[in-house]
Amino acid sequence: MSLPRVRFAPSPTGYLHVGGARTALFNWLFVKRHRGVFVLRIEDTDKQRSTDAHTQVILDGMRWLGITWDEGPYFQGDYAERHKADAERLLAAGKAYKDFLTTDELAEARSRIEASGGTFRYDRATLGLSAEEVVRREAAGAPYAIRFEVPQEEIAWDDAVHGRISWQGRDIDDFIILRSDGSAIYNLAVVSDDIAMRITHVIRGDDHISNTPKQIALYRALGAPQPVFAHVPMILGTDGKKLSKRRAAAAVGDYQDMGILPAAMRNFLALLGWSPGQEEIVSEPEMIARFALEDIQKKAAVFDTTKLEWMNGQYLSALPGSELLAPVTRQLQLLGVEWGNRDLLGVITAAKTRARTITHLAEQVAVRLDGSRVVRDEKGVALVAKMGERFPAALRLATVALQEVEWNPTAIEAALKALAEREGLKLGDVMQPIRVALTGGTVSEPVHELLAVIDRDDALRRLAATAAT
RNA sequence: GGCGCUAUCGUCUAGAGGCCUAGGACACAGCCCUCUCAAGGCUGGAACACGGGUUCGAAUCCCGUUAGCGCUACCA
Repeated sequence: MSLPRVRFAPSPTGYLHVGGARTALFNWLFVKRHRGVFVLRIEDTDKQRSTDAHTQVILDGMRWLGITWDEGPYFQGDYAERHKADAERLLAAGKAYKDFLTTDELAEARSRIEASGGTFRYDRATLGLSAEEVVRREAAGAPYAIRFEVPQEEIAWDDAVHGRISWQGRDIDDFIILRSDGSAIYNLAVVSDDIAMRITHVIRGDDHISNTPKQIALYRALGAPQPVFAHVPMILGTDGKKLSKRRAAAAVGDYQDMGILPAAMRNFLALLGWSPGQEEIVSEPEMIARFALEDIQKKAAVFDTTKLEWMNGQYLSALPGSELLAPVTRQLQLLGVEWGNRDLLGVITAAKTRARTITHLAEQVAVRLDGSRVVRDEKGVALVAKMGERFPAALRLATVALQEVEWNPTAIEAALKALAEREGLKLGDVMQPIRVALTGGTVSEPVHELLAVIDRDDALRRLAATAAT
């Protein structure tokens, strides 16, 4: 195989859909595996919906995921002349014809046939105008669309993920390739561009399977070699319906906002519809080394956010705190937290194994930096209620006991254990009040580490203040 | 309606005729560890849509049924 050229061709509709992102990822993995070329083409033919801002969102999403492209972005709208020329070439070759029926006439014929219980098919013989009528309208300068004459033959291909798929030409209506305003219809534009850009492998969503025979017919009529097609399954929401922005987080940006790491998102997406074997956490080089179109699942997959978060937690705790510095900082700024010259890195490192998302981690960090942000959760409130007077008492004792202690985890732990023994308290009755006072909840790193990560003065002041209320 | 695609635990999947009393992961339950939680370890429940073939033997091959999805636009 000569070097493959693939393309990812999103429409700029305002966001990068996770399904699109995964299609892009599969294209990317394939190209990296075979050292090919990734072409990015923005399909902005729908002028009403396309804007530069929309395009930007898609590019940002791809960059965030680390999906890089080698050529482009090209804009389909820039190739209108070529599309038109291709349509006219087909017309001249007798492989397409002029259709003078107006959209109204077409709609009327359609509703008439469907009203009588029939199935509307475009049929040149019955819908086409008489020869005289065509001549008359053409002479009058009436507008016309160009319709492709679908050959009455078998159209089949060996799909890289599905195997052989076969259609009969007679099941496909002659479809319009050029509108009466001279602009190309999707199927022509795509084929024209893919030929011009010498695309060898078309890897796209399987909602395009039914477009494929039309496109193959166009490749044949245009005398161009046919690329390899690989149709990857869709991504569904938990409700089993196509993942949509209305019902769930369907945009890559949504997950970025939730505090998902790009590497985790990439890993999760790759494993939706593809599997390298038994492992769940797969590094990028490993993915590239093992990726094959033939291993892609045929069945649609449900996007399970819970598993994504688990995976993100794995990446989070495996990542050195230093690499979390930038994203956490960004979240803290969003939360309006100040940390002055405090050891942010230390706090992040202490809190990261218990967090599943950056957002969650940042909240944990915020509480350790700023006592005023402590809000008691349900379990915290319950514990305070249950302990009654013993709660502030424990805090008072701890405040005193920690006064002269060297501020490191080992010394703090020793001091608290000694305190518990001296007072005849269970260790938990000393530790839990401190945890609740400092974080508001009953979940955190070991208490001595928690204390050490907070400044001595700050920690003692917060304990005393909580004891006093 | 027509045409096409799909069908393994709740979810993501392994499985390319015997290695399957169907394996792993998430989630769930229990236990261990522990001041708590997370992580980790161990244990448990949980699936080959249904019906026919083919074969000595089928989750794997063929046919049908059912269900879901896609397309059927001068949308992309």
